[in-house]
Amino acid sequence: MGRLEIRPEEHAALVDGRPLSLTVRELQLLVSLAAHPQRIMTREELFAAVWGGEPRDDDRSVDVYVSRLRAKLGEALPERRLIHTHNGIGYRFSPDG
Amino acid sequence: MGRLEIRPEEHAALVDGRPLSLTVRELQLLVSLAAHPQRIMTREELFAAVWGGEPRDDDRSVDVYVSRLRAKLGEALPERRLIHTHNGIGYRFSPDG
DNA sequence: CAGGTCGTGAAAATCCTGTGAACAGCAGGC
DNA sequence: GCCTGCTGTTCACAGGATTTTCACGACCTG
Repeated sequence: MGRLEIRPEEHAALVDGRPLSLTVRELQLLVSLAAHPQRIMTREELFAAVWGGEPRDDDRSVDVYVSRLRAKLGEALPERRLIHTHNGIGYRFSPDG
Repeated sequence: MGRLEIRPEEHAALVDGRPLSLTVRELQLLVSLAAHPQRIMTREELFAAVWGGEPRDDDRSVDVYVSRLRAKLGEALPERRLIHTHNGIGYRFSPDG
């Protein structure tokens, strides 16, 4: 999928062949998002996939990690916006900006 | 691969032709790491390769030996950092610093 | 504009690593 | 046998990195 490669088995995500230095949670989140391109994923789905179980009502973990992921992706791929917010619902991963 | 040569059959590792004095375990670990350059290897993989079987949950053998290996490599090759830590996962061997 | 939702820096809590040191086992030399 | 030096194993602590939580301001929607 273009310049971003994700290899969950190797615990790695590459941009143009160079590895992003993601933490475990960041990578899990990226994997979960990228597993369903163009599909809007709710916070509950993402939380279940990365953290397991259900989030507290006021849990913001997903948001915080989306923010961190965007920061690191934005550094490596400034021209694209891969993760889109869907207000009131969740997030969507779009391989092509 | 540059100035470091590893000869598993001869139980030896050389830097600029001069042998490092590694113990058996240290050499095994170096061989295991260097067998997969740039690939992140989990503690489980490394433990299985060097010690065999699975590590106890709180086993730190791999860490201790990585530390010793780094010390000896660092003495012989001060300018490079060959073994990189990947927090929460394991270690990665990178021939070029 | 009001009310809910999001983005994000930063503090707090937790988890993970680096490494010195203590200890046991082993081989060789005397 | 006894001592010595070396290796491997384990523990403990300090420091570092990550994760979690909080707070405040911006943003969006009706």
